[in-house]
Amino acid sequence: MKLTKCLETVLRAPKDYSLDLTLRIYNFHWYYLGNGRGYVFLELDPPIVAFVAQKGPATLSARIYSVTCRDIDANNVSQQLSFHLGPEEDLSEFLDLASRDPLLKLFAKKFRGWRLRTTSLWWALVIGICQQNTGFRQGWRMLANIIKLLGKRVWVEDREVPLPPSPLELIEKHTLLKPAGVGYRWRTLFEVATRFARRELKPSRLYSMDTAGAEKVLRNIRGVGSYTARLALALSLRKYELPPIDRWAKKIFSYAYQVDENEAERECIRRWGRWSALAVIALTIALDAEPLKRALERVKRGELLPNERNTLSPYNLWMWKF
DNA sequence: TGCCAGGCGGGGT
DNA sequence: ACCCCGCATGGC
Repeated sequence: MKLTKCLETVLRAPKDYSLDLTLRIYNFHWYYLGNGRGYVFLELDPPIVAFVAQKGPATLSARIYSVTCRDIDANNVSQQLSFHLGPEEDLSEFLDLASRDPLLKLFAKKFRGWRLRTTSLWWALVIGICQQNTGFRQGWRMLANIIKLLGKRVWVEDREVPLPPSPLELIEKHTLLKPAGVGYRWRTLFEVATRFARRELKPSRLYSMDTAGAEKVLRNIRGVGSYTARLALALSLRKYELPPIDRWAKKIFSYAYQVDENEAERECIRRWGRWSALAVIALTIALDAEPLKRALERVKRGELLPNERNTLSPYNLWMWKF
């Protein structure tokens, strides 16, 4: 499917904002092109895709592509793109806390320009489900497989960009979930897709709720627990008040903050407040999402910045050919 | 080969 | 409010 250019727009950003870091972290090579350039999808069905590039220290340029330009609302699309890229999010309080934190003090310095790149609630839930009871490598392989096996490819200028399946597409092609290696998670993915297809899950409605209320709504879905719900709320709506604590984060917080494991979540919230989930995500970046034992050893050695070597990690996932 | 992992739900106590 | 188990898959 070939997309046509509908719109060019410019986004303002703080002068230390880094589109390069924002696009690079936790991304596949077909979306991050290097040198502060890349693609962001705004809609899946029908597809709307943005090509973005850093123009100057405070300026991002964007081109919006779609099948037909008739339904494109310039204001709407610009706002949506800006929300995804986060230039309007003021992280000074988070960075201030991070600079005095035993785990994230180095991260705070090096990743000052980074913003969490959000995605749709739908895709954020898929990402969360694919992290359940598995390691970083296997989880992201599942996501790559889902995109390649169940999604579709669109042409943007001279490049073919693979897109994740929409909920309807996932339902249509659900027999390919097993070949994608998601195991028993296929049932949860199917269930989530069904809720979206029936329009029972409205991102705008969740956005207007507080984090605990939104978490409760998502947990009504069988297979979506506290971790997945909170991660999805952070990755799609920038709701950070409640941290997605898994065994990994629990152990690392409990070690670094010197608290009992069942106090780890409370301590995280006590220290990070409304930035709790962002802190957890930043921690996975800082420690390269290494398996628990090795992550703990890195904390002990004070190796609190991502590895520049080509290991599979949030920082250089984009270099990986799955 | 046979564990076991960035979760979850269902079953027990 | 706990504890414990099974679950698909792939890595070691």
